[in-house]
Amino acid sequence: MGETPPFLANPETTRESIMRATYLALCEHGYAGLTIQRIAESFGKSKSLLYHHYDDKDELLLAFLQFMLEEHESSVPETADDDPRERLDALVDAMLPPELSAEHRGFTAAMVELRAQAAHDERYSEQFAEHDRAFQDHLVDVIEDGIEAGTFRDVDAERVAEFVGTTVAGAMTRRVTGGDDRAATTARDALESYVEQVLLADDTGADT
Amino acid sequence: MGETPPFLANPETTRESIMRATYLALCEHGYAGLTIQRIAESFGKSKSLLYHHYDDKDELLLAFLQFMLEEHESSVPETADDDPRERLDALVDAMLPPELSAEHRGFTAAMVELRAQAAHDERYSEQFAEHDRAFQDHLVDVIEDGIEAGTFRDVDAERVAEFVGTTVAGAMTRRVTGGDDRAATTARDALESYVEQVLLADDTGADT
DNA sequence: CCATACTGATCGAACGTTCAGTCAGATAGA
DNA sequence: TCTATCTGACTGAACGTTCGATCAGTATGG
Repeated sequence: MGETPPFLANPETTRESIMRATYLALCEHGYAGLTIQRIAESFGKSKSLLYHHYDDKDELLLAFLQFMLEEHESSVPETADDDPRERLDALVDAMLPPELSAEHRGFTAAMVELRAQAAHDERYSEQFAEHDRAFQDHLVDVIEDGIEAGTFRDVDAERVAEFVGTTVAGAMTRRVTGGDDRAATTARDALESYVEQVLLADDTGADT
Repeated sequence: MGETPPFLANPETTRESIMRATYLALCEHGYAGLTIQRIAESFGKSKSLLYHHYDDKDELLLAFLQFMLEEHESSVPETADDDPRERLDALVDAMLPPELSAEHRGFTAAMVELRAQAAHDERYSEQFAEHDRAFQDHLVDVIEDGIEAGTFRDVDAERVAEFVGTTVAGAMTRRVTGGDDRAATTARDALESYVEQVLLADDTGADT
């Protein structure tokens, strides 16, 4: 649980250090146990300093959520000239890596916990709505490109993208809140067969 | 946010009243704002009384989670002699009702928030693993019945069930943590088309 | 010398929890 | 039937702790 995602491995500014400390504290203690004191301990500085950089805990946590979503968004691959099906797989992999390292488990758990706050905090839900929208736009792009290229059938790209996004969200949640990690691998396999049978244009190779 | 699901509308025992109060407090204040004081206020009795019935907050909340999952599980329809496809739809509807009433929104939000706790509390994740397993068993039953009846193709029922369950989980999460309710309706539509194109045996009527 | 980074002491509020004690009703011995 | 005993539901005041937040003041680099 001590590993750090690459995007905050080498913080350069003080604020980035605080974001990193917040992340570590969140992974270790969970959202319910996320206190200023514990963030300060991960930070290695006094908690007063946190108030020097942020007005209050609320602002810090909101900034942290925004930081996490932006960094995650920027980790989405931007391959424009590949096979549409491979590009689709790459997008799914970005959210749902096939093997769940301790590092990525911590990240996903943090995201799931933050997302749950959106149920009662409109500012959180706005952030996640925006994030979901951005990811879905990427999916739509890939699917529409695939349709134009003739690789995919002429489906409603918007609807398919929302479906894929929803399944990915479910797999992210389940893989850190259920007993084991089956959900994610099954979701990836199932999405693949879904793509094969619903999305792919011709030469159906359904073997299962 | 003041509505109550039918299964705890008329509490008969004191403990049921406490479960109801806990539910109402959770809906109103969220998990982060769920205090003994607020449960007592919804309860209409003193908070000391809560400690008369439960050792501590932890035990109360764990009992509440178990209560919620059991009641939810018992709300799953048990129709044995219908069309497999309709039975499948009924199962999905039980978790993901087509129109999200204020009552059901509160319930779903509560479930999503509780589930997020499982990321850092093994006791929670065990409960949810059990709950997911039970729901998935229902799905497997229906799918296997459908295969035997010749309505469905000879798919891997276990895998399809896990896929459907994961998508449902994602839709539940998204519909209360994103801006709008599109996720749920899209998921239902997409599951339907998935069933049509992947599960259904013959006479494919793909029109979209 | 001035701004920025930073600290330790400290505060009031809110939290979970405890406890002594009240009250209504059931039980039962004389 | 009167009275003593017991029980379980219930309360209000209080405890110790922890939280977020404040502030006066120190160090430090330009």
